[in-house]
Amino acid sequence: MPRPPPDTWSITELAREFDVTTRTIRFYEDRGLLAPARDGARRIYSRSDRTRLKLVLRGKRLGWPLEEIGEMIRLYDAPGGAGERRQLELMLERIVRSRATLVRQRKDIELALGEFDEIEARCRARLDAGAPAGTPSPSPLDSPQRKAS
Amino acid sequence: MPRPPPDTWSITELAREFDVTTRTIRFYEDRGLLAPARDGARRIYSRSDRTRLKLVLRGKRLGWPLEEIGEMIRLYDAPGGAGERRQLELMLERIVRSRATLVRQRKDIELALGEFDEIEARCRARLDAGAPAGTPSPSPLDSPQRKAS
DNA sequence: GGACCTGTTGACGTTTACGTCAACGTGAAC
DNA sequence: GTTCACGTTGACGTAAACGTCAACAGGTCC
Repeated sequence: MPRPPPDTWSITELAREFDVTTRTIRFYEDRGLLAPARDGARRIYSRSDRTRLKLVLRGKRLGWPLEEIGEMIRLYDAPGGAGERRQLELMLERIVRSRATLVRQRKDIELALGEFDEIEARCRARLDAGAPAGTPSPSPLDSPQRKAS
Repeated sequence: MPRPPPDTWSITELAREFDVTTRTIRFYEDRGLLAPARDGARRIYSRSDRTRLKLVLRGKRLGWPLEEIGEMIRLYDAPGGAGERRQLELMLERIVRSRATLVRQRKDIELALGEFDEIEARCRARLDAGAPAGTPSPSPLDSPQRKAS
């Protein structure tokens, strides 16, 4: 029988699991992104701490600064407590803006993927042609019209 | 009649168009991402220089370091000249890896967008309920199972 | 009762991606 | 002929996100 997954973790366990250094995890705590419990001086990470770390790393993969990641996480974490009407409306505004950024990024990715397909096709064409080493083709950067944004 | 778009630009024109500083554009040149022509000392940007700058800024929006952006652009620019067989194969490898990164990022975006939808729904629910200021709901971070990566 | 592993805080160093002057050149405008 | 916008190079400063020590503490293995 496979034993059930643990529900608390040490800092090195998390570091290994997500391939970051312990220094990095402590740094995130210092910037207010994590707040693990303590056993004496040692940090004990709960399931929700672990989830927060995952969210942080996802934000990083999307290129967000830690500050912004913190705001996002607080967005995701808060709606229980800070339920003032004005607060909720502010939150919705933030979501609209953040969503626009994400959609923009997604579009950038689609464009880049399309260009990778082009490059690959040209590479394969040249390989299939035997790649005679020295038959230049024009750079795609010089095309007169492009719709890339 | 609308006059045709220009086919060369000054550094300030590009800076204004793309909302960056001239310092930034010169810095990109310093890192080898741009190589505009010169009129004496002044930089003259061609259509392909402008396209390169657009590619750089897109890379930035995706969170890539400038070094990596440089490699990507060279990927996109090179396949005409450097047509050695071995080079082409290396290029294909690079494309595979870069594509994987992009796909991963896209997945991260989809996940984040989904969570934004959740947050928005909870916000609206609370607003519709009159937002009585002080009826806490549980934090989603504490849910026992999550498939978020 | 050392050796060793894991953990802590604190201080300092480093890289990236620019910002911010300073000092100067140059062509058009008045 | 000087003012002004626009441009140049070069040096220095800086914020973010860690890396890299150093010095120390608490278990535990033998």
